[in-house]
Amino acid sequence: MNNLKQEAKLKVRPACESCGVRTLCLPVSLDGEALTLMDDLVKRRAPLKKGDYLFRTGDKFKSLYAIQYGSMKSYGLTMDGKEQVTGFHLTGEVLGMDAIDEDVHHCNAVALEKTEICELPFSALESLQNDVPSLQRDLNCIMSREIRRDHHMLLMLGSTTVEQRMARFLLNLYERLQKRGAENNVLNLSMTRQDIGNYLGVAFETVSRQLAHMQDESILEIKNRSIHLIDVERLEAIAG
Amino acid sequence: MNNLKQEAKLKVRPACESCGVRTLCLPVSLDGEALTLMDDLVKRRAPLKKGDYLFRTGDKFKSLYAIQYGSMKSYGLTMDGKEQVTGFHLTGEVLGMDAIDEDVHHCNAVALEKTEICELPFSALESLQNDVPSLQRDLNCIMSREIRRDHHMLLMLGSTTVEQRMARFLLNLYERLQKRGAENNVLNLSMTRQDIGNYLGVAFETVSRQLAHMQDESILEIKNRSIHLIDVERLEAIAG
DNA sequence: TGGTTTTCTTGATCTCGATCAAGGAGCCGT
DNA sequence: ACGGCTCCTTGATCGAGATCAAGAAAACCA
Repeated sequence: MNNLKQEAKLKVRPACESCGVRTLCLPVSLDGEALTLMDDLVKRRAPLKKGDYLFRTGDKFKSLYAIQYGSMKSYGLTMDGKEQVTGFHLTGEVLGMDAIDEDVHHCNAVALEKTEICELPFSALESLQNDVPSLQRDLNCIMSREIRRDHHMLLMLGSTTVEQRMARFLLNLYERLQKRGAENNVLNLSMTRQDIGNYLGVAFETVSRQLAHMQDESILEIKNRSIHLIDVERLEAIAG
Repeated sequence: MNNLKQEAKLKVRPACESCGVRTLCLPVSLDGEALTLMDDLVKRRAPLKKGDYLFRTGDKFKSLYAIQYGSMKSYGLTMDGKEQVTGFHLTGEVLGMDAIDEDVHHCNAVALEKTEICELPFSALESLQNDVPSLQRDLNCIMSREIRRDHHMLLMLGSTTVEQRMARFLLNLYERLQKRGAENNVLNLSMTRQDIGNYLGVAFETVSRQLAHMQDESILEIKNRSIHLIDVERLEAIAG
């Protein structure tokens, strides 16, 4: 049974995103016939276990990957050989777009937990683009969004205080989860403090201390990797 | 007289870029007929003076913009209202891709000096994509490259020491200028120390001191906004 | 051209967060 | 359930870089 179609039936959210796209495995605006074409295109995969790599720097680019369930981190190596986290990716987001023009991946993508992936062979995607002009627009949109995500990240790193970065990081996760229909205020972090610190450009001890401080202030409640956001408004105030 | 065709004749550089594209005003892989179509598409504009805005946050998205000559900076506002520079853009680079999916620009783009711009109305670009499949690929490539540029930036900001960031910033400019066929080792910075500091996430005084220190070490020579790179290898060593 | 403004440099001080260190808690496979 | 991991917390110290300040040098403009 093809679960792409199932998802399409279950999750049609008209105009919920810009571009008027629906949120499927890959957010595309297709109907009947085109959807069938997409079905043939998408490759199912065995789910990734925690620590499994989806691709590595230098791997030949073949496909884009949409996360159906789970989460991943992507990272590169700084010029002096240290790991630098460039992003965390949640359910519904698309990876691999940095590789399109040089046919080679420029970062590593690793699963942070059990993660199901939807593989979209790019050559097939490209030829389908010719038959389905709206798909071309969708792809442009997805890439545009990725560019904006990165710019947003750059803005975040620009802020001076660690407290702000931390607040923004938490709020960003919160918003992304809410978009996916999360019901409560609990963030289940799949990444380590180490990863968060690396991502935000601070020491992991500082992440720990910052969270502890926010707990003291009753802004949130820490239970290991679960962060319960108690006072979102305060968090927003800190963020700016 | 149409100077796009002139440029095409003068500057054909086969396979000089990935994607097998040529570097025109916009790097596209077109021949005869398609090129004529492009000619009709491109809008000429009066050159921007220093300080002129190409677009601002919130402006309706209409076109992509390729820089024919000059330089620009793009910046957003952090959540607490301060300016955050997200990029410097040199001759041959393309701006505006962050706006494609929401039809609205998400950053400000301002000229750092007298700058000539080549405007590419996006709707026309999109319909031309249907007739010229290679254009579609090119556009994907340009956006992919922009994504990678941002990731690279994130990697750079990840490095701890200011010295490294400074070295990488200078080398990055150097490489981009060399690609455009620069002959010597002189960087003519069109941006202020303030902008550089903002971009690199450090105080502008620190930029000043860092440059002074590199001059003491005979790595470079400062003459106002002109930086003569004396010892590129040392710079690379510092960068990592 | 001279005067005003912006930008750059350099110095002195202070603070935030890195780093080092050590103990505790959770998680894994066997 | 146990030992051996990795991951997280918390404390103490230290230094890189922010900030404040003030003067010099360019750039701009009428």
